[in-house]
Amino acid sequence: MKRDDIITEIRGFNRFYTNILGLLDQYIIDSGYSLTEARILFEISKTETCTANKLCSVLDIDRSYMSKIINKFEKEQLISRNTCNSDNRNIEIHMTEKGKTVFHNLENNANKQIENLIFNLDTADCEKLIGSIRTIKKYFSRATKNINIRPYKEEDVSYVIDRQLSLYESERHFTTDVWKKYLTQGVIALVENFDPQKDCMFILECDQNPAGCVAITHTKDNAAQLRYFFLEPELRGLGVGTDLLHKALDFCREKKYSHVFLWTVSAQETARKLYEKAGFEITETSKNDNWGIPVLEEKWELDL
Amino acid sequence: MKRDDIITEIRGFNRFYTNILGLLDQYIIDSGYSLTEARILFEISKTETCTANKLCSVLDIDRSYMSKIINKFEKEQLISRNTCNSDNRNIEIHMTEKGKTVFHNLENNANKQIENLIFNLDTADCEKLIGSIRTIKKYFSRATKNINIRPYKEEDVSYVIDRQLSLYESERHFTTDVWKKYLTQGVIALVENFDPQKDCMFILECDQNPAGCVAITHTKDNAAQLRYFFLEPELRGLGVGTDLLHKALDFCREKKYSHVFLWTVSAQETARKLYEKAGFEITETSKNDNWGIPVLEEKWELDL
DNA sequence: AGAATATTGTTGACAAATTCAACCAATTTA
DNA sequence: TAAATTGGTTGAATTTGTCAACAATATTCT
Repeated sequence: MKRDDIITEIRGFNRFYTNILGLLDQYIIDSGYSLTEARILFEISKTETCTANKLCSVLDIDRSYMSKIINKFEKEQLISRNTCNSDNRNIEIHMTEKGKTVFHNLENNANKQIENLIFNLDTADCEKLIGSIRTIKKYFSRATKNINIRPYKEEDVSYVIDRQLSLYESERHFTTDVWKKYLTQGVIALVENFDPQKDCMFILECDQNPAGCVAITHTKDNAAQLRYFFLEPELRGLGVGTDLLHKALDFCREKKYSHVFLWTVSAQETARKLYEKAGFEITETSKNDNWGIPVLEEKWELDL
Repeated sequence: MKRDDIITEIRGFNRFYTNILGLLDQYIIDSGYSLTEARILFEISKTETCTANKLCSVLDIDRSYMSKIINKFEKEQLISRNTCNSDNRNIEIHMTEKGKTVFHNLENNANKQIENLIFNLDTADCEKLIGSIRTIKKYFSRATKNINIRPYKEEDVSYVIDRQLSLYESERHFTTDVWKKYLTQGVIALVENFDPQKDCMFILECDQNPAGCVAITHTKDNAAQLRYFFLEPELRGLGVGTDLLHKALDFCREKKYSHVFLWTVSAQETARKLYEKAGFEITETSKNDNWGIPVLEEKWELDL
C-alpha cells in the first residue's frame, strides 16, 4: 500500500469519525449544555485537584472562555470554588452534589448512545472493535502528547528512584531491601560522582511531567554502561522508548565510547525488544535470587 | 470483556479522537477558512453536479447558513453558480480555477499533517493501522447511514435489473446474453404477475437511494422462492443484508409459507454466510455453464 | 386549469459560541 | 525591590450558527 493511499484512507476516516462524533454530540447539545461544557464537566469530575488553568491546558480552551463557563457552572451551582492555600492565585474547583447528578445524567445518556451504536455487535465483533480502537490509539497517541527529552536536574533524582522502585515492585515483584538499596545507592552514586564527559542521565517529559529516564554511567575501566532505562506504562509502544534509548546511544557516540553494555532481566519483554532493535546482543546470563523473586539476568552488548 | 467496559473504552476513544481531530483542524483554521467552510469546499470539489441543498443534507448544515457561506465563496470567486435547466429552483455550483487552487492548498496541508502523524510508522505498522481503521468504519458505519427497507415501486424495476447485471458482471463474470435475458425476464415476469398475497419485492434504501433488493416469488406449486437478493458493495458487512433477508423471511411467515428455497452460486461467499446464519441448508447442487463462466449452483432450503 | 402544497434558496434579526485586549492580584525571578 | 510571570476576570468585538419570514419555482390534488 502506497503512502499516499494510507493518507487518503486516514483522511477518509477522519471525515467518517467527524460524522460519528457529530451524531453522538447531538444528545449532549439537546441536554442544554454545549459540547465544550460537557467536556469541561467531564474533566472536572475526573481531576482530583482541579483548577481552571489545568482545564485550559488539558482541553486546549482559551482562559477567558473557560472563566465564563466556570462562572456559569457556579451560578447554576454545579461546582464550588475555593482559593488554594499554598498559592492564592489558584482556585480549586469541586463538583457539588447537584453537579454530580447533572454530570451523571449526561454520562448515562452518552453511554446509552454507545450502547445503541454497538447494539447488533456480538462478542467477537466487540473484541475486534476494541482491538482496532487500541491499535489506532497506540499509533496516534504520540501526536497528542508533548514529548521532550532533556538532561536531568537535581529535582529529578527522587522521581528516578521512587518511580523505578514502584514500577519494579508492581511489574517485576522486586521487593527486597537489598534491591531497594542497590537501586537507590546506584542512582545517588551516579549523581554524586557525575562526570559530564563520561556520564549522562536524560529525563523524558510528557506534557511537562517526567515520564521516563535513561542513563549512561562509566565503569572503573571506563566502559559505558546503560542503566535506569524505564518508561511510564502509558507511553510504551509509541516509539518514545526508542527515542530515549537512542538519546543515550548518541551520547556514547559523541563521547567516543566504542562499546556499551547493560544488564536487564529476561522478563523485561518490551525493553528487550528495544535493545534488540538497536543492535544489542546477549553475551552473558546469570541467575539472581536477591531481588525478591528469582530472575535470569542478561548482559546485552553493542559495538558502536 | 463486559459490555460496560466496551462502552467506556469507546467513549475514551471518542475523547481521544476528538483531540486528534482538533489538532488537525488547527491547520485548516489557520488557513483563514473555518472547519465548516473547508468541509463544504471538500464536498463541492468531489460532487459532480453540486447544489446547495445536496451540501446541506450531506454535511447536515442549515440551509440559511449554507446560503451565506456559498455567497461568501462566490464573492471570493472560489465558485461560480448557474441555475439548472431541468429545474429552475436548483442552482448548480462549480469550482473556479481560483477555487481549485485554494482547495488544493488546503488539501496539501492536510496531507502533510497526516504524513507527520504517521512519520515514524513502518510498513507493517501502517498495515495494522489501516486494518483497524477499516474495522471501526465497518462496525460504526451503519450508524451514519439512513437505512430503510420498503416495498418496491414501478420505478425501481430498472434499478433492480441493471444493478444486478452490472454487479454479476463485475463480481461473478456472468456475461452471456442467456444470463442477461434470464435475469431481466425473471424480474419483469415477477412484476407483471405480481400477487401481493404470494409475492413481495423489497428495496433497501440508503440515504434515500436504492441500495439493495430482495424478493419472494411463488412457484407453480405455490412454494416460496427467494430471489434477486443483492446489496451495494459498500453496505456489505454492516448487518444490513441480514435485515433485508429477514424482511423477506418475515413476509413468508406472514403469508403462512412453511418453507422457502433459493438458488445461488457457491462463489457468493457473503450471501451464503447470511443464508447459513438464517438457518438455510444446502439440499442440492448442480453445474451450470450458461452464464459465461462455469459455476456450481446450490439450492438452499429453510423450514419456517 | 387552478388552488393548495412542497421544494430550493435568500435575507435580516438574533442568539450562542469564541476570541481579544486590557486588567487585577499573587507569586517568582532577576 | 523592580520586573516578569502566572492564574484569573471582564467587557467589547467577532465569528458562528439558528430562526422566521419570504420569494420563486415546481408538484400534487381536485
